[in-house]
Parts: sequence; C-alpha cells; structure tokens
Amino acid sequence: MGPKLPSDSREKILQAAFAVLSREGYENTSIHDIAEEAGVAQGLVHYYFKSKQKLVLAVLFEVCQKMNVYTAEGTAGALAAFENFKVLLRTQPDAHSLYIQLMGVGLHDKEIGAGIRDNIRMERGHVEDLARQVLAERETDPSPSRAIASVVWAGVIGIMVQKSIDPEFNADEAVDALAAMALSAVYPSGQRA
Amino acid sequence: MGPKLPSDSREKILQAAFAVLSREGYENTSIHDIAEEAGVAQGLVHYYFKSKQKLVLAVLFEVCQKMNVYTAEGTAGALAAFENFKVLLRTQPDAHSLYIQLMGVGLHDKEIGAGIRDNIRMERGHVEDLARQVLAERETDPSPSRAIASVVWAGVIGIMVQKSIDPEFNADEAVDALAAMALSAVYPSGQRA
DNA sequence: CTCCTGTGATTGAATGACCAACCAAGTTTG
DNA sequence: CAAACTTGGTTGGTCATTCAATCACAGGAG
Repeated sequence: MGPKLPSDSREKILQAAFAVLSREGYENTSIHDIAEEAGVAQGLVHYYFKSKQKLVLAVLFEVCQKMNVYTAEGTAGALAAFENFKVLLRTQPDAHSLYIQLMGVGLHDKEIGAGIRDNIRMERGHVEDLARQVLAERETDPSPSRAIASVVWAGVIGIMVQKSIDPEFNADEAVDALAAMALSAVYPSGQRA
Repeated sequence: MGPKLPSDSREKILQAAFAVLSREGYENTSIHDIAEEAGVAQGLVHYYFKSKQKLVLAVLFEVCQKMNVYTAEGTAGALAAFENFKVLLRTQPDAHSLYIQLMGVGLHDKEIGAGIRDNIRMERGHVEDLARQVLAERETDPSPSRAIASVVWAGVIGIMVQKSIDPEFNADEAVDALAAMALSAVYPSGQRA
C-alpha cells in the first residue's frame, strides 16, 4: 500500500467541486453535493477549505490553468495559440462553462471578482506580448498592440460564451475569422483618421 | 390621487427586480428583497409572476431591450452601431452586468438559457445583415458575413465582460479597434483602401 | 514487543438562518 | 356584488457553517 498523502482528500474534494459546479451550476451546488461526489463527509470540506467561497476560488484557479494556449512566440506562436484555442473549445467545454459562470458570480463577489480580473489582465497581457512580437517582426509601429489585445481577448471570451450557450454556433469558423482579422489588423493598413 | 392602473404594481415589481438583481447579484436576491424594493407585499410578486424564474425571464427581456444599438443601415449604420455601443457601455453598466450574470445562469436554467440564446442569435443576425449590406456596397463576395458577425458579436460580449469586471479597461479604445478590424476585414484579403 | 498518548484527519449530527411557493383572508374597483 | 388586486403569515425545504466525538497512526516509554 502506497503512503496515504494528507492532501489526497483535499484533491478529491477539489476535483469533485469542479465536476459538480460545472455539471449543476453555481447556485444549484451545495457543499453537501460536493462532499457526496468526493465520497467524504460534509465537515471535511470545511476542514480543508474554510468556506464555500475559498473552495470556489481554488476551483477557479484550477479552471484557469486548464485554459492555457500559449506554446510559442511571434507570429507562429499567435497562429498556434488560435489553433490551441480551437482544440480547447472541443475538449474543455466544462471548464469554459464554469469560467463563464464564475465571471457572473465575480461581479458581486469581491474575491472571485479579483481572481477573474487578474486572470483576464494576465491573458490580455500575453496576447499583447504576442501582438508586439508580430509587429516587431514586421518592423511596424508597436503602439496598437494594446488595443489589438483587448479586441482579441474580447473575441476569445465572446466565442467561448456563444459556443457554451448555443450548441449550433460554429466556433471554428469564428476563431479562424478572429485570427485573420487580428493578424491583418497588425499591418499598418488599418490606421484610423 | 391619480388613477391606479392595474399594471402599475407589475411594472414597479419589474423595475425593482432589475434594480435589486443588478445591484446585489442573482444568488443574493430573494423575492422578499424585490418586494421590499418595490414597496409591495411578498405575495404580490407571485401573483404577477408565477415563479422567480418567470420574473427573471421578464427582467431579461427588459434588459435586452435596453441594449439595442441599430439605428441605420449599411456602412453608416455599422459605424453608428459601434458609436451607440460605446454610449451604452457608459450609460447602462447595470444592464450589462445583469446580462453577463444571466448568461451564467442560463447555462444551467433551460428557460433563461433559451432566452439568452435567442437574443444572441438575433443580435448576431442583425450584425450579419449589416455586414452583408456593407459588402454589397463594396460589390464584394457576401459569404464571409456570417463569420464576421460571429467575431463582431463575440467582441461585443467580450468588451462588455472586460468593462464590467475591470474598471480600468479602456472600452472606447477596444470598440474603436473592433470597428476598424471589422470594417477592414470586410474587404477581400489583399485589397487595401 | 506492547502499551500509551498526542495529533491530524474524518465523521455526521445540530444550529440558525434563509428562501420560494402557497394560501386564506382582506381591500379596492368597475 | 364580483372580479381583480393586495396582504402577510405559514410551510416545507435547503443551505453554510460549527462542533463534539471518533479514527488512524506515529513514535516514545516501559
């Protein structure tokens, strides 16, 4: 028999919380349900996570880690990230569904809101870095990279939402169009008056 | 004393529900709170709206009406819509906040989900019509209009989300960039004005 | 080798609060 | 008067959190 790590139950609870939250939805999920899914007693959930809020915060952190798409740099990295996103849309619908829900919760829960906000800022920052690298490769003005990142990340969120809510939504087509628009906008031709 | 319209209380409840839901959040809002805000008895809420779900559905319909941005057609209509959206971001933060929350709720509530889904499809359809008009004005292939609409509406949702969650988000810059990308993408790739 | 004991892990029941929905009785209005 | 409207209390249930009690086990004492 392998050694019984003290964090074994903690991990089971975390996975169960993710499963129940994404399956049943935030407002339909009780600590009791999570404990049942994890196969432990209700009290143990509060032993490892002081409150429901802290547990959901830990789950949010877990979800964010499942959504990483950055595997390379420069133009190739940008193209790869869009491809990775298309794969994630197929393989991680639960994580996306839960993320969308926690966005809503975060609007009125200080801690969860801070978690979501930090995640969005970080992701937008990654996109901005990629945009700057692409612009540098083309030896053009790097100043629009922030605006581009705002739009690209908005598109990512919006595609996630439409895909989650509408099963008929053509996500691949949308991602391809977003990629084309983003990479053509990086050219200096898109200047505004 | 003015004449007491029978629909007066119903309207008061609807407005109160919008106010409390957007201020406190969905899972922190009870029928009791809404009745108190409206200045009526608890039972009256169930008299006019059979259930909490039906009430929220009516509020969702109300919210969607506050988010209309289409005032003209063709390229001018598209530009006007983006400008109207920028105004809405400043004037209707409550409606946007509530809409985002109901997106999350709709993922696990059949009726609210159907309401959100129909709204998204309709909005995307409006954008697609505008895109087709713009492409027609330019006498180019209208086939990419669906993909463009998917990306533009994704951008709209994503900008709403980022603006609601992050007070420091520069929404005007993002909308301008989205407009520029959308209107330049309408050109067939390779041609530049 | 056995017993003892302290500590963290785990249990399940109790607490106190809250809520959606229902209802029976009152009020207004046409 | 009858129908629509309004009231506020009741009901049956759920929930997060707390807590006292039990368990597993490691390691020191005898």
